[in-house]
Amino acid sequence: MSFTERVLKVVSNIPKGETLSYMEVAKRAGSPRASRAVGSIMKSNKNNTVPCHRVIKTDGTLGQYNRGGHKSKELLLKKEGAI
DNA sequence: ATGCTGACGCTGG
DNA sequence: CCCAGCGCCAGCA
Repeated sequence: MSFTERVLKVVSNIPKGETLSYMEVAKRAGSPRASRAVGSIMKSNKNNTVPCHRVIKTDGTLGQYNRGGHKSKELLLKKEGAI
């Protein structure tokens, strides 16, 4: 099980309406300092089964998304009640 | 193996 | 409020 796989699992385990920061995800994946790596994995995000929009920054801001469009992310989180 | 890049995190100007 | 610098980790050429 690679770090990437663990991260994917963790993100998939995020309940609807909840959000985890990149740092938290990295922590759960086993590398509390790998927040950047987590972001890289998200951008890769080959699996559409991973709700990467539930992963936000530690300060509560949404952070980035695909093509810099954090708009969809915000909308999704709003609908789910995370905002 | 080496170097660069990036959906991050924190501090400082 | 915005930008820059440093640290940190994984992926890719």
